Amino acid sequence: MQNPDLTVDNEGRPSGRIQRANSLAGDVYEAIFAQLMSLRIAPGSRITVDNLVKEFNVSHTPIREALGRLEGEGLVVKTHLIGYRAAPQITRRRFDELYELRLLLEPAAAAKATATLDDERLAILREAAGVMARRVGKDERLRYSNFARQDAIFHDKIMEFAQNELIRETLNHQHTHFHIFRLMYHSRVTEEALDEHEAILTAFAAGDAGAAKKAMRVHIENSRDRLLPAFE
Amino acid sequence: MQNPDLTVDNEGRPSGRIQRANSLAGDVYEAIFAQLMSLRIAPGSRITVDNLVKEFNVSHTPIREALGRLEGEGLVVKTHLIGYRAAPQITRRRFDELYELRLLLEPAAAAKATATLDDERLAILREAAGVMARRVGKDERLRYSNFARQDAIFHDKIMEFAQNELIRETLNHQHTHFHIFRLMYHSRVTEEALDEHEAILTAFAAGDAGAAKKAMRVHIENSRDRLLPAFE
DNA sequence: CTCTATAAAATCGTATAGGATATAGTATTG
DNA sequence: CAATACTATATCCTATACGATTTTATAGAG
Repeated sequence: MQNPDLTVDNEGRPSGRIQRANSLAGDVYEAIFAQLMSLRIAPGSRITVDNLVKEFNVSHTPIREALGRLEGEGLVVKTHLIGYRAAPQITRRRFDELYELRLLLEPAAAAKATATLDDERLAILREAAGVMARRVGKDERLRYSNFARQDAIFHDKIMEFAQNELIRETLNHQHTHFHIFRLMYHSRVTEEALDEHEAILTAFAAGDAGAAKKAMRVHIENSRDRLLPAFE
Repeated sequence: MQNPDLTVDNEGRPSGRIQRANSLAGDVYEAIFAQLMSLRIAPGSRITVDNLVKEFNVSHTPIREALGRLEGEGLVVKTHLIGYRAAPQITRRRFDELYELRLLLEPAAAAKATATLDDERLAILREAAGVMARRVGKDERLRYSNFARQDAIFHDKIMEFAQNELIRETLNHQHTHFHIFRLMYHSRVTEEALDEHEAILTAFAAGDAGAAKKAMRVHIENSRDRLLPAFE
């Protein structure tokens, strides 16, 4: 029987073994989640328990538990006696629905966040927006990856300052699906977003909630329009 | 030994094909979900796998998978080497956040739904609102139960007509937690809500999106204020 | 009596084997 | 060539043993 506590690696698999600091089921969940987010498991593709057993070198039990959790989060779907599949790619319809949701929540959050901003928080937002401006690396793929992550942080920080964890969690949850979509279509997050972020920051700095709300709305609408060609 | 509840046979064929409608894990999920929603499992209470094994007469595997799924949906929480617990009762903070979310989404949905209403749909909404008016039964508890369920249907129907499944799913998901809260505090849904529903219907019938939006906002605000005393 | 330390019990996590069932592909037969 | 039967594969479910950790109980020291 394989004991994960032992650090001896008999096969030397590159996919890596899993440390057992937390529960194994939790670690397996993280590992599958990461593979979904990095497209190592493509949307719609099958996910067999046995493959994961071999890859992670753990038993069925924690894998099933982890897959159940991912099912509950909507990231995988299960068909009885067929097995698990990664959730299908986002549809155009779903895309529109997501942006409708964002437009309802994020501008309002920007307005609400305005009142809570002090110098420290403003600096945090500037930092998040500023990091994006630094064009790190020449690799297009990598640059997008950094940019997208930072964009997500920028938006999430605003949600944090808006002081509604429920809405924040809701958007973060949706973002996982959205992230996969962006990766699939190699959709660049163009540098136009930088100016829009700047406009939001300006409104924040001025303490103008109405302007922040409007700037956020414009930003999200533009973001939607930038990504829309991916559906053609 | 086997769970006898599952074998629903379809007209004795000689071959005797017994098909299982859905997976055991799925059935276990439904069963636990129902117990959570009916408060047979109280918020915050422990959920031991072994107890479920005895109660449902199934093995660990499907139970763990079902619990994982419930964890993914946020209905149970897991602590490593401690076990599963039902999600804790909603806090005052969370309650406020939920109503903030509803106020952002549902009035807008009411406005959007207005444009899609025809006679048939209007009749459906009237029916949903009308059923509540019929004071079915004398049992206070039962009456509340029927009322609450119908109220949920009324709101959900409006979301359906607003044609944004993502937002609809989001609110439905939150509603599960909310439902538990209402049951916990025995908070009556008073008949005041009936007038407010009537106002929404009137706006719908008039095709007045603005009025529908406003009526929905007022209704949700009042709903919040009616439930607020539960936190004292 | 209180506090601490050790031991026992309960609970959870993991691993493994194996039986039952459904799907898919292949082979056989009419 | 078409229809049926069979095999292989994959999945689901069950059962059980054992390890790991927390909780509880008990005993002893201050």
